[in-house]
Amino acid sequence: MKVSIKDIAKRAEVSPSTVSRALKNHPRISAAMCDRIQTLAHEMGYVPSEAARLLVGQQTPTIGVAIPDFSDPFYMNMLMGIEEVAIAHQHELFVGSFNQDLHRQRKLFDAFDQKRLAGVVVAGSLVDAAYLSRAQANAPAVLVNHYDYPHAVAVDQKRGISKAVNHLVSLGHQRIAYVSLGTTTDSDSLRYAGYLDALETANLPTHSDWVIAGDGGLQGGLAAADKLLQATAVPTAVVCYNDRTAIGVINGLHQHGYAVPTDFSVIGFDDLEIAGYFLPSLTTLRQPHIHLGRQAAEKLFALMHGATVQAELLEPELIRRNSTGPVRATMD
Amino acid sequence: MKVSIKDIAKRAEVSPSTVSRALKNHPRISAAMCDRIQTLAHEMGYVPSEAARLLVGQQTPTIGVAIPDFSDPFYMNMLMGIEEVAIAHQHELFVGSFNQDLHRQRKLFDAFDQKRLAGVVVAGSLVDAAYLSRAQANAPAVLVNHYDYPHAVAVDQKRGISKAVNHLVSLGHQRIAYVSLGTTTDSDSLRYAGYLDALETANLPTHSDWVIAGDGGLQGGLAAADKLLQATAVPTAVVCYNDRTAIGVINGLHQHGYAVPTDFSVIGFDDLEIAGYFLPSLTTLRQPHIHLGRQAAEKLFALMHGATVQAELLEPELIRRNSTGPVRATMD
DNA sequence: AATAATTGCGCAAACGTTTGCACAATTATA
DNA sequence: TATAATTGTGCAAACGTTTGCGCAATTATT
Repeated sequence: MKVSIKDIAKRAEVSPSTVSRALKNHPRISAAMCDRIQTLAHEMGYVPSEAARLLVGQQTPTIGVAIPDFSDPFYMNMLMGIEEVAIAHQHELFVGSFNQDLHRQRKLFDAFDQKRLAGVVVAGSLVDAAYLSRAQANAPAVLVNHYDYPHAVAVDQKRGISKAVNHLVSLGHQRIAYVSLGTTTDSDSLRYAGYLDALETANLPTHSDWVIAGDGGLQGGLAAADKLLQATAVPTAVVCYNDRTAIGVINGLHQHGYAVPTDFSVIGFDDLEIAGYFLPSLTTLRQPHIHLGRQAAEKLFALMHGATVQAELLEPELIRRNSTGPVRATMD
Repeated sequence: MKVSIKDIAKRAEVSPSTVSRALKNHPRISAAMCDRIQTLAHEMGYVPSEAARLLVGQQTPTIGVAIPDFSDPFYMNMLMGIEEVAIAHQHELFVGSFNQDLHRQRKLFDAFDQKRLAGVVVAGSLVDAAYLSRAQANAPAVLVNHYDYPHAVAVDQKRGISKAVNHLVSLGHQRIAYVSLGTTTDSDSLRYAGYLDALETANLPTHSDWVIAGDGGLQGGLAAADKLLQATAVPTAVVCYNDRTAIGVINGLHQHGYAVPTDFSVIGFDDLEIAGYFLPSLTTLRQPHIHLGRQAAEKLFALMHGATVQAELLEPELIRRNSTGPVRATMD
């Protein structure tokens, strides 16, 4: 069995309270005693029980993070940002994914709750906010890229996609498609709204063949390319829900013998690291992933310390690379 | 404050023990009582305290996972495999990264220990196994892609790289370079050994200019391409520590006006999802990521249930795609 | 109708830690 | 030299659960 403070107390012939205090250099314990206890504790391989500490009213030095999916690099980058500031605050991360499944998400929130975590950050726009605020009634929470919550940090996704469309318009494109996330979430709705808005502002036509459901991943992008090429009027440019979708689309077009940006312009969203290394490199909207994570974590710690924070909306930046270019003369 | 079992007991005018039992449908509690307590508990928003449970000798339904880095998709895929079986066993994941820093890793192991986790899986070849086994004396641990440990699941990395070299040899390549991880870990040593072995078996020359330090990521691959092109005798093929490095290399070569596989053959390791979607698609050695994670987790749960397990060595499979081809006629 | 088994519930201890309070011994102040 | 302040340590309660044991009331067995 694990060695406890009592075991040390017995060996040292002092009371448990003295041991407890000596271990944390309590001012009322003599330096000699502190030394003696600490080396003894180390010898005996003592490891404090976080559970016992938690029970007497302390906080777990742990914050929970809920992400939709381990396979999306965007969230991983965000995680790195969160982890960075968590470590700076001497906290650990408890990470769980819920795979766009609200049931799983609730389970996760329950786990957070049972563990009495110090705080929680939830990523993604699919979140059962009601459940969250009920469960985490006394642990603060910060949401990333979700809007219906008091504490959030998000990028302006609608504006981002509008920028993408405007960029394509400025290159002369008139038939512009959108490949969506495929599941109905705020993120997708907002981006789609940005697409429609910009099109309307530019007085450009929409077409039901031009909005295709992807799946947020490479496979979905690939499949979307097939459908795009079967449209009654084939578009010349496509803006994608995210970079991974864009890469899938480019690959799909390539399989049909088309080149980007010669034959089609394709634009992504996220600016994943791979976006700069893909061939062609991806024009995209940069989400400041790591910054987003850092901001969320900073806000969370502020909340945990009783401060009040306000939501923050960041503007994504258009990164021009080689997947977009002027519209080709004509399409037969 | 959080509502406790005692609060429920008071409201229901029964003893805490009855509440505790009623909540888990103890056979000696009447069905009526169970119902009454359970609905009451739900109304009052009761959430059991894991800490208290842990204290009375139960296990945390949580396993710890230590990974080198959130930015490497390989580990993320592995995580998904682990998570899959963890959920099946009603356990949650506590994930931490240590960024190839042994000090951070120890901190992480300490955290695992303080939380009295049920078990631990550690990914990557850089692990302080001594520290781990001391700390986790009574919690079982499984290692992924590490060899000096009783319980491990790994792919044969040396054999994998040898396969890569053999493939290139069969295509007629004679000057074959290796881009390493850059930091000295078992994984890198093994892959490098596989490279040397295969070269020797094939009676091919080595050259100090042909082994270049990368960083395991895209940036390192890009930089490596520059150095490769400056070699006294420029190689015709390059085998890379992993897929991300390979993508970086291809991109670097591209920036210098060279095409793959026309001018150079490049081969990766991992078979990340992106490997099939990159242009050109990557020839690589498949590590069965998800399977690896699943296996590790299965072994861990077996250990937790007192079974004995043995280490497992999987053979990576060569996936031929479009980043390798026959050696070009001549290099000027 | 007496005994045995079963059913339903409460008591109290235990898990490992922290912390307010008390108390003795030492040292500083008047 | 008496009193006050300081220093070093121990007692015991508390945190929220679980669980072995005991006991009464009910039901089943002869």
